[in-house]
Amino acid sequence: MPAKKKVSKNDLPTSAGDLICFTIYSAGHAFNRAYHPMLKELGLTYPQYIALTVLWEQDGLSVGEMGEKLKLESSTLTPLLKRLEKLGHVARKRGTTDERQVFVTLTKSGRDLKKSSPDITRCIVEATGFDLKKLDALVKTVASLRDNVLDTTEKT
Amino acid sequence: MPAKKKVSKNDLPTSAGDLICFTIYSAGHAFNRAYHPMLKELGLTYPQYIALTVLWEQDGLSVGEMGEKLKLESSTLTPLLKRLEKLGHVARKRGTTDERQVFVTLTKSGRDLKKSSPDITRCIVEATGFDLKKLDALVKTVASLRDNVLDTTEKT
DNA sequence: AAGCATTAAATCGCGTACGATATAAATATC
DNA sequence: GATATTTATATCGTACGCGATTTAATGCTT
Repeated sequence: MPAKKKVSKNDLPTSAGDLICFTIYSAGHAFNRAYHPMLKELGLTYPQYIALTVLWEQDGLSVGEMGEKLKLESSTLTPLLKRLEKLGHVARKRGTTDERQVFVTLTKSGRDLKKSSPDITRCIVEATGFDLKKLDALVKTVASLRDNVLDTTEKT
Repeated sequence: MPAKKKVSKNDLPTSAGDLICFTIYSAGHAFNRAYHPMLKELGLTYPQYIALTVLWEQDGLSVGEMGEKLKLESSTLTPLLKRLEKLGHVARKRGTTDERQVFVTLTKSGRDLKKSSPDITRCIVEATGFDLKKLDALVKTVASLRDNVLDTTEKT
């Protein structure tokens, strides 16, 4: 028998394709590209759209609360929200009791964009080729993976 | 019984947390952050490291071939490779038979970096909290999801 | 061989994404 | 109640990542 290397499930992955980090990384880009043409019509970028989905679910969050949900830093979120404000989709208002906080609320224009989301989601779900049940399970798995990784990365 | 909305597995997800795109998106950032401190010691960024893993597997690829493996455009890859060249980890050489192509080869310094990768991979695998078997299955699932999405996005 | 389309990288402009730092407000400590 | 510490955003510098465009080389057609 030739000296072909046997790769068992117990070996650490070495090639890029076998690394979970790379797979997630490239899958992220794939979704970005899939959303792009649809979001272009709305004049939105992919991260802007994701930020809006959070506000559609719960309006009036502070920048920090949004960052927690989106797992983004204020250095990313502040400029993004300023662009959404310039586009007229959100308003940014300093808190009154605590003037350090900035609260983000949807404008009518921002709320109206929500109407497009079911079509977009449907289109993406279809592109995945997975059924809703399988997607739902995958979301739970990847979310737990992500949260585990975030926990060990925590800056306490 | 109150009019609480029932959500079945057949409903389209609406909240950010339930969208596969967002989950993948945030998981990508989580990995980026987890790798950051280790890669910092090597003077590498996360995308640079991923590009190197491809070259460790197969050296001497063209920019286009690397882009295909990494699912990145030349507009992303060219500047990244120039930085890796400036760091002394790769060399970029125009092809002789076809002068449009640029081939990327590892230098000794670039090859040496590979020695650090098992430790890094081990550390990341541990951070996921998943065993290798589960990770392997997840990689396959996410890769197929990604490829499905890329197929429908293809620019033919 | 000349002209035209195709291809591979590179360049450009814009928008993330981060860590490090700054600013300013709130809170804790003395 | 003045000072120190912490906290919430914002700013800055660097590096992606993409689509659109450019440049230069190759291939195709006649």
